[in-house]
Amino acid sequence: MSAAAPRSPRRSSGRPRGADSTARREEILATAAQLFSAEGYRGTSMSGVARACGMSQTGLVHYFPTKDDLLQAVMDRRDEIDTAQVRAPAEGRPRGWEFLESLVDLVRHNQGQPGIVRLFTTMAGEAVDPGHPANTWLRRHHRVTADQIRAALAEAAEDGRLAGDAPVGSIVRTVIAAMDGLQIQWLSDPGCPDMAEDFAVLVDALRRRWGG
Amino acid sequence: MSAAAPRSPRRSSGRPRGADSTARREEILATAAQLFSAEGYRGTSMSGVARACGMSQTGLVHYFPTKDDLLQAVMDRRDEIDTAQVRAPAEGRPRGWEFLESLVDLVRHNQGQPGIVRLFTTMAGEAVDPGHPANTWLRRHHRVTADQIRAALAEAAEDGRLAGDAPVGSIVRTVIAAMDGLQIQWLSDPGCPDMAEDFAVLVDALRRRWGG
DNA sequence: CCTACCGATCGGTAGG
DNA sequence: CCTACCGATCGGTAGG
Repeated sequence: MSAAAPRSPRRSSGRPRGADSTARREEILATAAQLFSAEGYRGTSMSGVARACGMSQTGLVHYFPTKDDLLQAVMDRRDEIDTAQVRAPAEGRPRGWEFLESLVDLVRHNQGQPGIVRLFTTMAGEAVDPGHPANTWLRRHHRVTADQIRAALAEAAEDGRLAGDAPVGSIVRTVIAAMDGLQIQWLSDPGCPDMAEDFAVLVDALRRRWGG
Repeated sequence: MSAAAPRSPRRSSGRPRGADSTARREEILATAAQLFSAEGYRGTSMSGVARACGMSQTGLVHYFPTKDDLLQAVMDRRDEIDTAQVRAPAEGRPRGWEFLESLVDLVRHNQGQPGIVRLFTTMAGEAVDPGHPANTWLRRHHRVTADQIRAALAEAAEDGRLAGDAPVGSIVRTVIAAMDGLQIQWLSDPGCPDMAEDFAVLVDALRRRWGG
């Protein structure tokens, strides 16, 4: 309507610069991960993410059409990094109980990544609701972790290193629960000591009780 | 200040009915607990709580001047009920490892109270942030629970039922972590089995490892 | 029909 | 406890 509308299409009228879209996506994912971890999904706004990236809200929507799309991309990226961390250290991952003990290293590694830990804990708290957009992610994350631990215990059994009456399901769920729960205490209390040491105590107790 | 201030306290001029204020408070606390557990603190609005109680938002503000006040009252009430549950079953609470085993009953009891479990888990997820209004509650809740478990382990030590080199702090934190973490899995996955059984497996393993 | 955004604004709701 | 509002911001979409 205004006569001041830009009429020189060959100048820097429309978009500012032809920034690389892959780099932009990465920047958005990193920024969104930080905001989701600090404020939760519900507490984070698309315009807030856009502002933190130095772009407009509509520019953000170009990359991620909905808030849900952005969330899925952020959590998928988190799991990619995480999976790489669990599998990579040794080329073939540790066998049997040694895999459980290698999770102690993962917990120790996580202590250097408070942002990642915070993202997981904050999202898990919201996503327990079956209607939450991250519920599917949360359950898949737990299922994948459970499958890995279960496979390791099956190897232990093959090697004669697991009691025949060991409650495998309970062991799996308790190990995952301890990792999740220790993160809550560690994040909420700045004076909370080493998570890895606590977790090692659990693995040791379980192995002594049901290991061969 | 205003000249329109209600001057006829005997008529039904201002407020609709002289509802009992204590009953109203209880109703608000129960309703708010439900909404906080479903939507989180950030996802719950004062006007939403008011609507669910069939009152106006300003009416609600009369009872709880700020959203923070409402939150504190809800969480304090939750802990009151919870503490009564832990202490009451036996008149004097179980001694030593038996207290740890009595926590299995608490976990079993919680399975009949999904609303309470959900409130705790949702709030814990948000409140890991030191700037969150429920952070103080979360840390106090964990500290009180930790003190109880530590006291029980001290009794076990007195009775010669605890190894001298037992890592008491790690045991305490791991037990709490397992309770918190099992709730996440149990809430998020409708097909998840008995939390109490899983938790009992942990207590058994810890007792066999460090019990006398 | 594409990428990479812009300034402006929609109807509705937040805590107070 | 009510009506009547505030400054701001929500997720999402319009045309260009």
